[in-house]
Amino acid sequence: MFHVMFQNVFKCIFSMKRRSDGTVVALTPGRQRLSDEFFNRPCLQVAVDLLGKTLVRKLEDGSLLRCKIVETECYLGVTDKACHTFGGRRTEKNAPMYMKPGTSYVYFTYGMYHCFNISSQEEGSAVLLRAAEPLEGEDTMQLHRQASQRSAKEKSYKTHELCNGPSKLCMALAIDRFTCNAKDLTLWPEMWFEEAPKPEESVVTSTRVGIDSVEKEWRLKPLRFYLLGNKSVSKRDKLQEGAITS
DNA sequence: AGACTGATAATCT
DNA sequence: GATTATCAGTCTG
Repeated sequence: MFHVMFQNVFKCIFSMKRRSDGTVVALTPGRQRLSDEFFNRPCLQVAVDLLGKTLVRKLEDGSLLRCKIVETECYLGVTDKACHTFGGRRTEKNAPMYMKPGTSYVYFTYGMYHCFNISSQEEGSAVLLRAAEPLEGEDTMQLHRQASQRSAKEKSYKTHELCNGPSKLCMALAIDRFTCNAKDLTLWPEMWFEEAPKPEESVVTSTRVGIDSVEKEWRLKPLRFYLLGNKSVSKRDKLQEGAITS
């Protein structure tokens, strides 16, 4: 009785997490890590509810990068024609999309870039993280972005330019398929999501980006979500924003 | 602000 | 051999 009470208080204050092997992972004090219950829900709910939450990345030197998620997209799984798992397709690359809700799916695209997703409840489904607002470790994010530049001149980015796109977010947070793919983000010590106050901004619903070759029915589905007015959003939809009243 | 284009290589067919 | 859930630069108005 008292043991359980103590354990719960302790867990709340220090956000302790017990792994399957019995060891305990200590996180930043006072912040609640998003767990299985959060990710084991329909893709749509996970995508919308991730807006405003904090993404935390722990680097090799122990330092933390933090950002507020401001834009997400749903990939609904085997029924979704724009999804890598459409029709039940299974390859070595898309395997993490079939794994436990809360598993990272980081893949390489356009010969240069990465995209970062997290699996959700439906078979083969995942939420693509498209944009975030830097909260902590901005200088390091700047260095990461500059290190990924191919032009000779060193350009510096404004705060809202550091993570305003799916591959920019990966560069800024040092997320790649070699180090971050197929990880259980409810337990992995090097990256996780944290609870945060409900965002001030309204949620805008729009169409997904970069899926031009998909047939219209699926290309035009309202499966992208972002926070109205936030400077770190990658692509705004004036038409949809005009329909928002609050 | 929006349209267009080149870069670049893993992955799949 | 074709495709790609992108980015950064350039051009146009």
